[in-house]
Amino acid sequence: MLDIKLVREQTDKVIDALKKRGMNASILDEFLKIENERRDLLKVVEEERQLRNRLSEEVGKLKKQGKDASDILAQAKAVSENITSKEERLRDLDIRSVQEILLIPNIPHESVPAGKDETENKEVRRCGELPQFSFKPKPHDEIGEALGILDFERAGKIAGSRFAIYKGMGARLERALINFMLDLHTKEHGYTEIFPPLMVNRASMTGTGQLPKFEDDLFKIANDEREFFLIPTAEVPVTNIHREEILNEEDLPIYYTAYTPCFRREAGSYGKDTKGLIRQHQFNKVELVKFVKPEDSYKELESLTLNAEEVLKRLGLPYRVVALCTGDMGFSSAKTYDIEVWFPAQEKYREISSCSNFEDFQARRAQIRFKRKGKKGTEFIHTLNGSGLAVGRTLSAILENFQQEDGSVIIPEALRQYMGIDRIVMNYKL
RNA sequence: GGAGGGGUGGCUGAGCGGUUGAAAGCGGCGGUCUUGAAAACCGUUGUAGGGGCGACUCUACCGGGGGUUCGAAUCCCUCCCCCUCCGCCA
Repeated sequence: MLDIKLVREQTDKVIDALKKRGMNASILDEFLKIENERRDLLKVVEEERQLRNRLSEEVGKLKKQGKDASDILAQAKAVSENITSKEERLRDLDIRSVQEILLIPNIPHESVPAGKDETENKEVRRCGELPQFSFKPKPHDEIGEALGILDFERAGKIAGSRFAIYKGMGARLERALINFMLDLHTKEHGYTEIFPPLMVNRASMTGTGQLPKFEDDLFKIANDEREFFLIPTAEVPVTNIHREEILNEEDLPIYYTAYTPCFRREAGSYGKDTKGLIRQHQFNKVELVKFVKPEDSYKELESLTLNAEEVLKRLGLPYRVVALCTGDMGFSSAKTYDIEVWFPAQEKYREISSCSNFEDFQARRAQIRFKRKGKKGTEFIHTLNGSGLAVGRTLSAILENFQQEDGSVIIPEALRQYMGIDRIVMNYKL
């Protein structure tokens, strides 16, 4: 969430940011109305509490001395009764004020290109050579089904649409990619491996910004009086590791990486990517999460993005990096780079990673602070995260980019130690 | 699922309903002493919001949320979490 002080004192700046995101700035009006009333009332309530505390203290003293206190007691009672209704009103305003500010998105960083949608994103760089084919390259789902390593048909039977079965070398390839990515990030990039809970509570979802606004995108566990949500990304449990904590300056930066399955309802995407692994209700992802000092966060965003890109470099997959424009960025993000990998059959770059700096937006929601050495008070840390990478999409990209005319697929060098083979062929026997 | 016990400041741990934002110890920070260090001694040491140039001051916070009361860390209700025993179970 945004700094309430900032919203109040630099309202124009916030309105400008909302407009750049293509939003109606009127959501601010309601917040400011409630917040102003809340502050006015808080002032009154605090003054009356002070009076009440003084009187109560007096009662205590008199009683201790064995004197009669009924006079002051009556006064105190009157004051106290007067406060009660105001406190009720204040509680209500507190709740509504928070409800409103939780719906306001983050302010884009000044370096973010202005734009209304994905057509106005800015390409930052391209890496790798596009593969040349002497035949018409097939889409990954056709390759996978033909090789007997992917089965969408039966996945539909046992779960529904947007699920997949990985089989044989397909399953092994998925597992190889997970291990390859985790090894790279832990051994060479300095991240600590985490395996977190896959279901989380409402507070965690609110901390990273999925709730309250995007509940429709989440799977929720219903047959339990407790409330659990399936994680849509490891960002949620991993960022919340330090929720409501005050870290020491010397603990920062903290780098975590986590492999988890991710679960998304994909509500409203009915026509999109209905075939293949691109858009699934359940998919695997290796996530990178950073907790850093505010002054370092943009430098850290660059290095995090490079850490994710390194996976594609080593796999030999061509990709490009784009800076999302203001209109295409996620709710909580201040700046986002998408990494897009080349899919030959579609002749398109498609998102395989999204790397964001949230600045203090999540830290403020989740109350993640740090203390500078020798300084009084605390500051909010900055959080970042990025996919490093989406595993299913990486597998798809490998199938498409390294497919051969005979239907087999060459395994990238970097994966061979994990796969034990250098090529997936038809009817491969385990 | 059944029966008990407990959640207090960075940690350990006190706390008759009335100067308790909270004893004490440890840790941390500053100082004295020392060639240096240790030990010892002295001082200091929570978070958030509001007011004041400032010294400072007010309000809230003892797992979360309600309630009783002039007054709640202390009493009541409720939820959450942790521990022990029994049962069940990967």
